[in-house]
Amino acid sequence: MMTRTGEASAAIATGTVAEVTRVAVSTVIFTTRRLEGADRPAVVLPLVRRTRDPYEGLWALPGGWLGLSESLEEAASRTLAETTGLAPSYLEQLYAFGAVDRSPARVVSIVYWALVREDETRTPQPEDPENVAWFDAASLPQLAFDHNQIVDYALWRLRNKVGYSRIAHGLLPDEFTLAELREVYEVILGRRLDPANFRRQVESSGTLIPTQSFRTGSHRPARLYRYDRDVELADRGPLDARQ
Amino acid sequence: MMTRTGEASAAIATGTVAEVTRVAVSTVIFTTRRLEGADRPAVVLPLVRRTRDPYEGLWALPGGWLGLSESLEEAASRTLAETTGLAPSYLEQLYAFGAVDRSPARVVSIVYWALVREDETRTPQPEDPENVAWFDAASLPQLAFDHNQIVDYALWRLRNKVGYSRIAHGLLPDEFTLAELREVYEVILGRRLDPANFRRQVESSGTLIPTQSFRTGSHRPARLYRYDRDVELADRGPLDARQ
DNA sequence: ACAAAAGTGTTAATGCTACACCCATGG
DNA sequence: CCATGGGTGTAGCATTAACACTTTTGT
Repeated sequence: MMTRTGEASAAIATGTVAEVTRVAVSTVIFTTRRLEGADRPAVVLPLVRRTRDPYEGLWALPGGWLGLSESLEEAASRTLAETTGLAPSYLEQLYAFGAVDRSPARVVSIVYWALVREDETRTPQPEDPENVAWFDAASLPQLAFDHNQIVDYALWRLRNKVGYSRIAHGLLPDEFTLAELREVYEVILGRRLDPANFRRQVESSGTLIPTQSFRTGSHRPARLYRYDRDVELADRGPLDARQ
Repeated sequence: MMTRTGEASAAIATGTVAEVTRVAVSTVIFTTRRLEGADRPAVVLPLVRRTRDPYEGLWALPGGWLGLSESLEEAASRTLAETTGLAPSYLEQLYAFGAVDRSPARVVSIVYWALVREDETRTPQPEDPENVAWFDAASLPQLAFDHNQIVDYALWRLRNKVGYSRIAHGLLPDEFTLAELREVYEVILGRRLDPANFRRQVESSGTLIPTQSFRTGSHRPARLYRYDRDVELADRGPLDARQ
């Protein structure tokens, strides 16, 4: 499901296999971007227009069938690369959806969510640019299947995880000011944070490395920081630290 | 995989289908129990002895193939009932495992974890009592497939969730004393908790309803409490509150 | 009376929040 | 020199942890 291949597809069409459960992998891909006319950046995600039967014409999460020789995570990375041309800075399994009536054929969808860096989302072109577009996560149209719910859950997970991990780094370039880091937090959480307290919290976490460079702008220059690359952005699940 | 049906099974044997990815559902089922000779209860889980090819003879998580007309959660409940004869007091999706080399045939396993109440684990008999046994979660033998890792992750999730939800109730009968509730927390977390502070924390959460009954024992009687049934034990994922 | 668990009170330490304040730069 | 964001200091408040203390029962 949730792919350009179509849901009620191959297995039944051939006629050899009466009914099988197929496995699909989809990915909710987040980045931040300054939309035209807005002073603050927004959380945006790419969607793919469906060109086949169920929900034809509606927008859906990028995804595809699980290949026989690729792991779930590899399948997620692959469809992510096909739609954005990028490698994710963070990739984590979200949930497996398997309700019987999700789709005309029986499909179990393993959904991942990912972060890509804003500065990387410009250059590469997707394989099929016509049917790929980026949407503001806060104001999505009606999506195919149960994808609105899935995006809501991914956003909930992102907001949750930003509170107890360094995951916000996945949306920033190598070097950044504390104000830029704080802006990412603010956009994800949907509220303003006290600059003074934010600085202390993030400094005391010990994962920030100050550089000797400064971002010079309209006012007092701000020190640039980078993250300690030896520390993982967040706990990604059972296959991560625990293995 | 992880079932009495065997992993490298049906699809290939028939010869009609060259290669398909099959979907299995397994469940890590926790309860507490006072093992003989121990003063404090332990976290235990049921395992099923494999009677077929991959890992024959080893213990594995109860599970089975996903039926065409059942949801993932229904499949988990079904295999749970087949091995324990019980309905779970709590059931949540844990993770989807899909590495290519997990099993000889290509299998994606959706794993759930569940809590059942201690007082309910005595009466019913499993369908195949010979090949079902309960093990102390703290000292498991080598299990089939990657099931040791999976149990470790489920234990991590249980410990984590006990800190911010009322999930411990899933291991207790309707009425219980604060000492009994605290003992559940202590066994899961593996450390002693201050009775005075525990009482205040749990009382201030507002989910405990004091009854007029008292548990009379060797010393001062302790008031019995029950949980507010209108409040969910914990957030179970995207299909729960969010839908 | 005494042991032991039930239950209450108190205090120190910690962390978070709000906000006053100084610093450095471009215009 | 002033507006603005960078950066520091500090006091109030809530939460937590440690532990002394009182209450109530069975023996």
